[in-house]
Amino acid sequence: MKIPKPTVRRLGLYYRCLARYKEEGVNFVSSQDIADRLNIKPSQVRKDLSYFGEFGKRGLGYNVSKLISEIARIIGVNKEWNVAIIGAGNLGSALANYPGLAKHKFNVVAMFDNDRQKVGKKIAGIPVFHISELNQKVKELNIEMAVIAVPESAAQYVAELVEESGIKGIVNFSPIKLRTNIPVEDVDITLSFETLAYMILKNSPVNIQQEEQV
Amino acid sequence: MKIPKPTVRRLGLYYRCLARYKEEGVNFVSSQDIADRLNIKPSQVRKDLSYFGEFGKRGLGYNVSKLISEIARIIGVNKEWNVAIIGAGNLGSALANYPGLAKHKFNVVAMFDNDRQKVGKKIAGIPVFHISELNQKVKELNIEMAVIAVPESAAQYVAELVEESGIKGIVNFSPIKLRTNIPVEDVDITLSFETLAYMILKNSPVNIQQEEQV
DNA sequence: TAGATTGTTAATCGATTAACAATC
DNA sequence: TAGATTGTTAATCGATTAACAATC
Repeated sequence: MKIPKPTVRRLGLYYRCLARYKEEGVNFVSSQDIADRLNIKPSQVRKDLSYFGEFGKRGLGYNVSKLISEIARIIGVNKEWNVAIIGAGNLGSALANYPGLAKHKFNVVAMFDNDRQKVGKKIAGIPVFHISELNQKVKELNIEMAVIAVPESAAQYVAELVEESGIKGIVNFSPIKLRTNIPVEDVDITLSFETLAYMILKNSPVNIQQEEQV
Repeated sequence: MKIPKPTVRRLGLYYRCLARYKEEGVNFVSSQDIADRLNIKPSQVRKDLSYFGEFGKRGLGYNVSKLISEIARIIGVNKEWNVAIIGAGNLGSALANYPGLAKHKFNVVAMFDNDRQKVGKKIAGIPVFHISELNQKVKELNIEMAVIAVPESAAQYVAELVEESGIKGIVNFSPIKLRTNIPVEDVDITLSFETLAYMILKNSPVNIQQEEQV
């Protein structure tokens, strides 16, 4: 069955939402409960879950602990992932320093750069290797995901190296569309700022963009 | 007229794509040219642009420079934006150090935290103020956007402070859905890793999740 | 049993794409 | 004029939501 992309993303939201309920000592929740916290419709929650099985009890709702472990299995949160960051510049270093990743079992085990100055150093305790060592280290350290945090001009080339190395997926922070045969998730920070800028302008009373006014 | 959200986001992509064409010395491009680089359909490009006006010439395509400035006007890239980062922890500091923002005229002019240890210091040259000074500094420095980079537990409260301060929009890096009356753009890094994890698992030959197999 | 809530179908909504007349 | 490409309409596709029978 074809799973909608937004459903997969929401699964992650459900997971966190349920984790919070668990912390609060709640044992059973309804689709309505979850939907309220996430500002969506309860039928959306039920529909999303129904792609993967029947996890609830009619009249009762969902067992929080059980649903957490089901979702964890589905989105692969019950396993640890070894991650390489390609590009030891500002953004790459920032991600290496970001504890949110390790917290969710995405372990950054290596960084790669083509700058010999950086190779051999450590950033946030993570060793920086030369990009030519990629293939070897991927096998040695069992790396499954790559973060691409290199300049736009190098991104496509790096993506090809990553794919050849046997890495299985990419989180792409560069602002271009990568052409690969492995899954890519784009995180485009600047684009988010630009989208916000548009929304602010659209909201503002003095508005030159006549066309969009309702 | 109602503009689809994905259209607004693609406008930013068009802008960058056109900037590249301009650098390459290209004066006219067709919707096909743009679509090819972004891996989308040419009719999508034309449809998106048509929400805002008629920018092309039949038989010829679009004048690159002209279209760049039209899109810049629409998405507010032709103006500078003053930005505050709330939360001077790992993520906040990383964003302060990230030159990609200033490059796109999003100027981080202040950071805020509730930790008195951090207040008065500078991070990447940007002064850190106590959160209680928010209202005053927003006026003083003409801040229009806030980045929320505080822990989940504080995010909703901070969002309310931000809204009251007169800031017009939020880029939210915390993993919760904020309830505000101003526009919010969510950047959920962990969710992107989780979505990638799902896609890798789905692709892999040994797959316990029978339901999703085609 | 009565009340609650699921899982699922069908209806609706929104976004993408194909097709083509208009026109440079 | 002939060829190319736009702007726009209509068709298609995909995702969300409402509704409700099933059932705890």
